[in-house]
Amino acid sequence: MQIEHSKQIFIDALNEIGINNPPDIKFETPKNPEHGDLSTNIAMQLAGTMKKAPRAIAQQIIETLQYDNDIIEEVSIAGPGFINLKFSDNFYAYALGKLAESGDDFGRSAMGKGQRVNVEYVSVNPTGLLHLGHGRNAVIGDTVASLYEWCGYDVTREYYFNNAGNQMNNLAKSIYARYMQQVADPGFEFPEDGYHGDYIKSIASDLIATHRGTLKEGTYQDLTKIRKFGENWCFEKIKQTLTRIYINQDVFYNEDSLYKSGKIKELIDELTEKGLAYDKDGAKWLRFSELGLNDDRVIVKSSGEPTYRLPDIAYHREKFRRGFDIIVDVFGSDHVATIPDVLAAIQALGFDKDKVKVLIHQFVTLTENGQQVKMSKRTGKSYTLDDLLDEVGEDVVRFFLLMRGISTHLEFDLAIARQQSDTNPVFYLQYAHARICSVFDQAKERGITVRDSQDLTLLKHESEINLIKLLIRFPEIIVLACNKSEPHVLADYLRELAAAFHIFYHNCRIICSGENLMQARFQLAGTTRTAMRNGLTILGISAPVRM
RNA sequence: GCGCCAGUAGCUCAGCUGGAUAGAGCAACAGCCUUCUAAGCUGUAGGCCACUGGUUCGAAUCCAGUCUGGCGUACCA
Repeated sequence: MQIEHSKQIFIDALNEIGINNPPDIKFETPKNPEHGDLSTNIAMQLAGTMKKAPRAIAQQIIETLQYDNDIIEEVSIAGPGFINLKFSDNFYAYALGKLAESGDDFGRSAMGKGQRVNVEYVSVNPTGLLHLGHGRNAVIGDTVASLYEWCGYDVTREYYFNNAGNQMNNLAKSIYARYMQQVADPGFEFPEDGYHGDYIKSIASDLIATHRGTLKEGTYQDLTKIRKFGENWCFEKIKQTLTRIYINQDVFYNEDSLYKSGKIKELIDELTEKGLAYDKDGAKWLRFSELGLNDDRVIVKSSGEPTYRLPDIAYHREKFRRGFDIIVDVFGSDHVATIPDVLAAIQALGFDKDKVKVLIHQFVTLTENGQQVKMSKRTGKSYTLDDLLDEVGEDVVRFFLLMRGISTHLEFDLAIARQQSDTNPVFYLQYAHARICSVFDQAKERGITVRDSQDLTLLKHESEINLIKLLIRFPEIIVLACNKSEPHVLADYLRELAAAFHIFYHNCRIICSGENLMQARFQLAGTTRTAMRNGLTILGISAPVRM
C-alpha cells in the first residue's frame, strides 16, 4: 500500500531531475525501525550511470520530492545513500480503515484472475499407507493450491496414480503370501521383494473375513482379485488419512486411462515421427541426448512394458491440453531424476516447459529428544502418517510440516510436537486468535455494542501502529508465499502477527478504554482476527474460538 | 565419478534476485497476573554465517574450488 504510493512520487521526482527511464525503484521495510517504514537504495543504483556520489543524488531527489506531509511524515538520507521514508500515524489509521473494508476476503488478491492452475500432489500408488514424507508432500501441495486460490487463480487439485504394473502385482503377491500363511501354511514363502509392512497382514485378515476359502489356488484369477482388493483397501486408507488433514483433491487421474484412450500409443507414434524415438536391444529409446540431456533413456522395455517416463510425459502433455496456464508438480527429492526428462520431452513436443513449476521438497526425519526415530521400510515398522496424527493431532502435524522452507531437510521433533504447551509454536498462533475471540465474547457479555469505528486516528500507541503495519502486509505476504511456493513464508508471518497482537493486547486495554478508543481498538482486533483466521485456513489449520 | 538439496546462536530454522549493527522460536538466566485468556509480556546472555580464494563502494547472499551430511544417478516409480 505504501509502496505504490511512494513509487509514483519517486518516479515524478526522477523525471523532474531528468531521469526518464529509471531502473525499477525498489522499496523495502528496513530491519531497524529507526530507519523508517520504507527504504530505497535508488540513489546508490543511479550512482554508476550518473557518476555522482550516492548521497548527493539522494539529496537531489529528496529536494525534488513532492509529498503530502499528512501521509509521509519524514524523508531522510542515511548510511551510504539510502532514502528512508516515515509514514504518519494518520496514514496508518487510514490504511486500517481500507483493510477493514475487504471484510472476510481480507488477504485475497486478483493477481491470477482468469488463469487456471493445476496442482498435483501426493500421487502415491495404492500399494501402501502414507508415511511422514508423503505427509509433507501432501500439505505443501494443498497449501500451495490454497495460496493460488487466494491470489485469484482457478485451481484444480489433482492426484495421479497407477493401479497397473509391477508394483501392484507385487502387492497382490505379498497379500496372497500373508493370506496363505494365515489360512493354510504358516511357512508359505513370502516373495523376496514383497511389501513387508504390517498393513499387508491386515489386508490379508480382511481378505480372510470376506473371501475365506475361495482363494487357495494361487491362480492368476485369484491374484487379480486380490490385487483389486488390495488396491481398494490401500486407497480407502490413503483417502481417509488425507481427509483427516483436510485434503480433498478434485481429480484422481488414473495412469491407466492414458493407455485405454490411446494417448500412450499416440505419443510413441509422434515421438517416432519426430525422429526422437528409436529401437535398440529390443527396447524403445528416447533421444534425450538431442534434447540437451546427457543420455538416451528407455521408454519401452524389451518386455513391452513402458517405463515410468512414457506415461509421465503423456500425462504432462494432457495437462497442457486440458488448458492449464500453470502446472505445479510436488515431488519428494527422490524423484528429481525424472524431472529433466519430462520437461525436455514436453518442450520437444512444442509446449512451453516454463509453465511447469516443479516443487521439490527434501526429506523429513522424525526425531525425539535429538534421537532419530527409525522409519525403516524393510522391517515394516514404519511410522505412518496416521500414527503421527493419532499421537499429536492434525493441526500440529500440518503446521510442523509447513513451517520450514521446502528445500531444507525437515526435522520433526516428536517431543515438541507432543507438548500441548507454550513450547509448541502452533498454539501460539491459535492462542492469538482465541484471545481476540474472547475479547469480543467479553464485550458481548457486558452488553457492549461493537460498531464501525468513527475515528481510527485514536490509534497512536507504538504497539497499535506496529500491528497495523503488519496487517497491511498480509495480502502481499500471500502473494509472496504463492510466487515463491513457500508456505513457511505465511507461517512465519502469522507468528509475527500473533506476536504483534499479544504485545498490543498486553499494552493496550481494549474494553473500558473509553468509547471511541475502544471502538477503534475493536476494529484493530477484528481485522487482526480476520487475518489470523484466513492465514490459518490457508495453512489448513483450525482457528479455535476458545482454548 | 556426475547431478540436486543443505551446512548461519547450545538445538531447530529464517534471511540467499548483493546493502545499514546477521534474525526468530526453543533451551538458559532475571523479572511481570486485585484489570478483556500468563498457551501471554519484558529484559539478559549467546555468532570466524563450514573452509579458501575471487568479483566491488559493499558478500551470509554472486562466482570458483575444498570439506561434511541427505537424496538421486535403472529396461524400479
